[in-house]
Amino acid sequence: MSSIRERNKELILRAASEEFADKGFAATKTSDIAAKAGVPKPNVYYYFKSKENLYREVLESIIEPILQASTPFNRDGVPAEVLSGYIRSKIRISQELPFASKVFASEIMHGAPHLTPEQVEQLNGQAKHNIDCIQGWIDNGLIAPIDPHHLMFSIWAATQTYADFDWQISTVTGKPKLDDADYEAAAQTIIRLVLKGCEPDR
Amino acid sequence: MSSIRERNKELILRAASEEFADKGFAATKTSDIAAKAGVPKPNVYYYFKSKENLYREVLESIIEPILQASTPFNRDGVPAEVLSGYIRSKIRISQELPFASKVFASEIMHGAPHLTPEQVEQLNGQAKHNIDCIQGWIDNGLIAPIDPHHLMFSIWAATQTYADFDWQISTVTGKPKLDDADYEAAAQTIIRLVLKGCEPDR
DNA sequence: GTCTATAAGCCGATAGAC
DNA sequence: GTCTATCGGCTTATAGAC
Repeated sequence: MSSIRERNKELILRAASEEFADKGFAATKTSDIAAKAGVPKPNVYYYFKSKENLYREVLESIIEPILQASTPFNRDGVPAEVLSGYIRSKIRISQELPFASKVFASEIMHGAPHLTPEQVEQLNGQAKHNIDCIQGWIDNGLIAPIDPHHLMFSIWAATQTYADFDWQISTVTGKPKLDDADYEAAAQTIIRLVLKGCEPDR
Repeated sequence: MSSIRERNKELILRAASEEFADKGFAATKTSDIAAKAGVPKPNVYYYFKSKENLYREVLESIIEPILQASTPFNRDGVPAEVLSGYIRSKIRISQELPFASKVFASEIMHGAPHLTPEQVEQLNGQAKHNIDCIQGWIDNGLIAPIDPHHLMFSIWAATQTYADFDWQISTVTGKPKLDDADYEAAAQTIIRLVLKGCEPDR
């Protein structure tokens, strides 16, 4: 019944994520969000109360997928499979949720001023779990004694860069937009670097 | 003689790079820059004419070091040495120029709206040169046939992440600030991933 | 060259008619 | 629930005294 409400909220959220991704929180005007969503500006406030609130909802929409991507991580998994699966999930997020990914990156870059302590704790806990898992593999001699923190940082950076720095990637490759094959090549390259780097030395 | 002028410009520039890195262009107030630099706000305008101008000068200060980092790249170099040297240079930039690095990253993330076409051309030309160089190594069988574009993107992302996402790195490692040994470990981890990844398959 | 005091304009937010 | 019309605050930028 309230399909108009749901539809309008959805339109505004989508427009907001694009605008926030494109310009950043401070530089984004609610009037532009309203224009892009095709609704009058006061409706944005009617549905979301404030610009900051709307921003937080965009942020929230990306946290669940990010946490979800870590599910393959557990000590009993096969390292090569866990790492490959994780890298593919992260690349998929960059491909399928490019705007929210960028908003999240920008938020992190500026010290996460809008994340709740609970969200920070959740993300941080997840990261620590993944790193512990990698350390476990090292202790069991399943992979080379590579620094697990720096390995995680490299994986995050290499996968997120396809959303965060899409302008640079378009400029260098000459392609306005990457296609499925490009994302597949990206995933394979990162997987190769990580798996070869984790192979125990002979 | 004009040492006061030079000194004030330097103080303002340093304060500006920290503020812009911390908050982004739009969210940064010139009054905060002035306060951090210890000068009255009109002096900021006296020396730099406008907020945007000041921002552009911060941006400009990082472009030279970034271009400089690519000098090791040439077809006749030994791949392992060129790549190691490049990764170390990029990590050093993140360590020594963290604020300007972050400002640059933010600028790229939002589509480089403040870079001049000449700057874009310079950076892009440099990138293409590096990628051609890697392709040459592949053609000569010196390294494995890894996708050179994606390899560059991974190297950029993995090295820049130490400046761009320092908050995340501090949060996960539990260290407010990384020390020399941490940056060394980061460089070694990335070098290992890249060199092992580039080794021809047996 | 330096700084106080102020102008000018933009944007988030809302009152109130429909 | 929707939208027009407007307010109020905040920030860039400068006029003008020193």
